[in-house]
Amino acid sequence: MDFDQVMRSQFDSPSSVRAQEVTTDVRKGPWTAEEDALLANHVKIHGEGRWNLVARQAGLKRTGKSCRLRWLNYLRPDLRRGNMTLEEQLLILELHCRWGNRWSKIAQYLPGRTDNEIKNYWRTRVQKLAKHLKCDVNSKQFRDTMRCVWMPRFVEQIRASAGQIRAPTQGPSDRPAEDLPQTHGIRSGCLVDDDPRDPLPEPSSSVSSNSSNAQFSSSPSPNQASGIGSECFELGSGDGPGYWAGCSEWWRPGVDAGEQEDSSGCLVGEDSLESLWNEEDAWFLQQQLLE
DNA sequence: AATTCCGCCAACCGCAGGTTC
DNA sequence: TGAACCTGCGGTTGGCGGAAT
Repeated sequence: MDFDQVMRSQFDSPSSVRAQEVTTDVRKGPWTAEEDALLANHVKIHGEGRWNLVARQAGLKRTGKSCRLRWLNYLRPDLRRGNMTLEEQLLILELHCRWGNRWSKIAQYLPGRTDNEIKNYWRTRVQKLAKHLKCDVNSKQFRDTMRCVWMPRFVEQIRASAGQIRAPTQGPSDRPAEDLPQTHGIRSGCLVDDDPRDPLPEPSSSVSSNSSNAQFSSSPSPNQASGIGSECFELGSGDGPGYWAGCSEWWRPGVDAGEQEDSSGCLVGEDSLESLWNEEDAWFLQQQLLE
């Protein structure tokens, strides 16, 4: 029985609605333009969902899973293409601190970006840096470096690129939450969780709860009281040690990361995580390890 | 110019949880 | 109620292209 016969027999029978995926003659590997057109056209007419049915009805010799993945990661019209912006990179760092490897959750806060894309970004860029620093990407030291060194630099670069450079004379702990960059999912320093069934969890357990660098202070918002899940994280304000506590001494607000070439030879000034790396990070990590 | 190395990314795989019959 | 099926998620891998030798 060839593929089409299998399809027809499954489609025509009453039990076909839940027919198993056909394992014979299933195409794998890169998608062709014809396949893309078939899938896109079918979804355009019939909408998303029921991917096994989509695969059959569209005449694709692909599994439903493969169709879904292709649509979500490549064909969806609202996808964003190109390099991650500074805001997006900052947001990924922030959200990963909170949720760990929950890529789909993180992707919800980056419209147009897929979980796969974010996952790849993390693995290729962030884990590379962790390797460079000779530490585990999930270690407290690495997370603290992210929070206290790279993320402030991101904020600074975002400000600089927005033409809002103002020579800081104080540590970031003095900065109001309102001064944060406006990124997707962040409103006035608040990370809004629109899903009431899945409130923002506590930061990953790999970051010790008694860390002096405890990063996010969460407080219920009015929305939460009304049943709409929402939490705020505040940088350098609110109760407790605050986000930047213990970090300011490592912070070099006068260093303009947008202009220089660092001592490690990395060109600085590109919109990337790598551009924020310098020897200070290694020093910071060393201090963390000595604690 | 040829070969090797390496980074990036698209796509696959296995699993878990949800849904339907 | 349990089996079959579907969907979504996170981890992994293979291929491609550019850089390095």
